[in-house]
Amino acid sequence: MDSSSPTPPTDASKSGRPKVAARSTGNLTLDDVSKLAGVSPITVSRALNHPELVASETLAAIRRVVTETGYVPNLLAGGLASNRSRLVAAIIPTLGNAMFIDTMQPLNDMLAQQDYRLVLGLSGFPRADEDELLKGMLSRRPDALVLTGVRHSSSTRLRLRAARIPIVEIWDLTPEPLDLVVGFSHVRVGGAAALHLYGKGYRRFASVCAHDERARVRHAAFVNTLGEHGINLESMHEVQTPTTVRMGRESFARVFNEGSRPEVIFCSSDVLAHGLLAEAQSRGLKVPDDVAVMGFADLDFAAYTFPALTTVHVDRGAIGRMAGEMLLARLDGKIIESPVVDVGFHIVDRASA
Amino acid sequence: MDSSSPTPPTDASKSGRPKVAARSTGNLTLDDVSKLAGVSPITVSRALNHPELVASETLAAIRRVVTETGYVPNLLAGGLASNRSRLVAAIIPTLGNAMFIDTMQPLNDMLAQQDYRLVLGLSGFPRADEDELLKGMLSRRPDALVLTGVRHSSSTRLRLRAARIPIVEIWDLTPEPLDLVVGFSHVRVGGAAALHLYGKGYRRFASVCAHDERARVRHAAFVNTLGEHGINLESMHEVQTPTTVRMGRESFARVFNEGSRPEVIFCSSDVLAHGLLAEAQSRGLKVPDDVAVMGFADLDFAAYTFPALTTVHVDRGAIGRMAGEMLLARLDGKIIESPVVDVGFHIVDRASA
DNA sequence: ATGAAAGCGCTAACAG
DNA sequence: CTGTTAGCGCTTTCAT
Repeated sequence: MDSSSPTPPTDASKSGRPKVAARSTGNLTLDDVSKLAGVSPITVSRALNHPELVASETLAAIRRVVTETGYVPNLLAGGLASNRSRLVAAIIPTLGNAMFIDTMQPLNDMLAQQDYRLVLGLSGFPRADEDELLKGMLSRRPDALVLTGVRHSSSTRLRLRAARIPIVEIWDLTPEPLDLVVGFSHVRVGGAAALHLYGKGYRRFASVCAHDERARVRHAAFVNTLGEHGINLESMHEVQTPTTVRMGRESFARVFNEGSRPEVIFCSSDVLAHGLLAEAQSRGLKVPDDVAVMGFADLDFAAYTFPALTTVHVDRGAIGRMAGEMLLARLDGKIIESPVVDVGFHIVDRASA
Repeated sequence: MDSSSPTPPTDASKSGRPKVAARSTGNLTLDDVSKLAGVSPITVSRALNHPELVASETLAAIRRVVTETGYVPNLLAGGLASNRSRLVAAIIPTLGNAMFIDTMQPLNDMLAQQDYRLVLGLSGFPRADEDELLKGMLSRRPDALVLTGVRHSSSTRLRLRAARIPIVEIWDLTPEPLDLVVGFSHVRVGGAAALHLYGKGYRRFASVCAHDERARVRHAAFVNTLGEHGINLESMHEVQTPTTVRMGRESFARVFNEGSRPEVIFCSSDVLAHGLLAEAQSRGLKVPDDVAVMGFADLDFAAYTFPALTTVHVDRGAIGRMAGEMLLARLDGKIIESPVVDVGFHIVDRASA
């Protein structure tokens, strides 16, 4: 016992004084700031989060201390206490695909304006256990979720429902939304592409499709629609993701080297299409006269390199903005009248323009 | 006082029983699991985080409960208690640039394997207050930081030092590293590019440079090196970021429409270079005979579209992997012998190959 | 406009 | 191998 203490011995039989040393993080805490400012911790908290509730003098004093000390609030603690993390988790297949990036950038920007931070989870293309990834994200207690696609395992759906937070599924549509949806119909894209090309008079078709869920849906619809007109593809190739221009060139070579001579080749992305066009050109073929190519997404680099490329325009930025808008509204407690948004698409055929 | 209590009155003068209702989150807690499994909470915690310390029977029982209930741990709470968030914050300029993406993907994958999650912070290109962004990220208490570039304001440097966590600066080199560095010298890239082109006999130069810190360093070095050989650029243009192929085309037009007839145009990225090549081609010019173009990064789509493109190869994936490796080592308490890694670069000139 | 008390859900430290 | 205790840093509720 520390008998040097000037205070009389207190009731030491009560379960006791700290046996455990405090594990300080070395970081400044809100308590430190409050002492320096001569107010209680809760007042500092208010100064930071609801400055309008604090007298301007107090506010100024606190802000001075915060600036001078370089205090940075601990949002792990804040989130735990308030049950709001100000985190939005987004699960996308990969960073290697400009399409998803183009959606995430505006989403990120909108959320950031309201002090929400976007955390990306990359599922990998053959969806490496979406459920595990989701669990990992949920353990961070995000305030909302963004999911790519509308197909989820039953355990994933359970987990999502249990999370009881706003969810937006993007890049697809579904009759059974979990909550919010912003996308378009890949079935209709495939059908529309087939009809467009058929309408231009093409009768000999080939396709190159990425190993990707939505790409396959588009291609299946493409094949079906052609089938309704009594046409079968002359050649079909599937390539790994993420796709590259190089793979596009190789695919073209494969189609031609196997002897197929399609009038038009339908690709699951502009990246592939661009590669096919580059290869066609280097073989001295004329596009679209000798062979036409159709892509998907209407990416800048393809459109500005080979204007003869026919493609499907999708407003990827709009998907991100709509998703962000709806999420923020939900997080703000607002009611959303139409939780399912079809952003649509349209076919761009600059060759015939 | 609650006199209906069957227990004898306790020392009610002590500060008192709970006046505040518990604010349950609705989520299952570790406590719930521990009760269902008939063990103490800490045992559940161990079963989840250090299974080797738990008897296999107990472990099995706990795991059964976890699976059946769909329990998801709360990492906000865990992080607060353990002072480890398992978060790595990375600040990059934008998602719109394939170069940074190519670095982030492998970094993300490496970290994910060790259960660290990458949180991206987008600084925007004219670096919209790096300090604010950093503060926002630090408030999440990441276990490590990844920064793009080596130039930081003094307040930012202070904050970084105060954070006392591993930091890796990427995409550049510096004589004054904060901690770890993985990059290459943009000054040397600019110089090497100039010498390479000069060595091929070119004497009339133009440049198109993105409004970007590192791009400008490369160009300044390019200009300086040419200057040492008594050469001034005939034409210089700067374009906004993120750069697009379209902007490349427009830049080419601008150079030629102003009357300049350079033999070679040095661009700050392959995206721009690609655009220039597309425009040159559509004007019927021969590359590299009528006009040569040099890019930067060696992106797939450019290399496989216009093989005549001279460029600077940078192993972007290696930057991400090295950064991830070093960070993980640091987080694992290991000593790192050489904290500054120069991944280098080399000039690729497929035209003359 | 400010404060006191309690506790969010978890893990570190120590004890057995 | 398992449990007890305390507390991470913040915000909530209620009181003044």
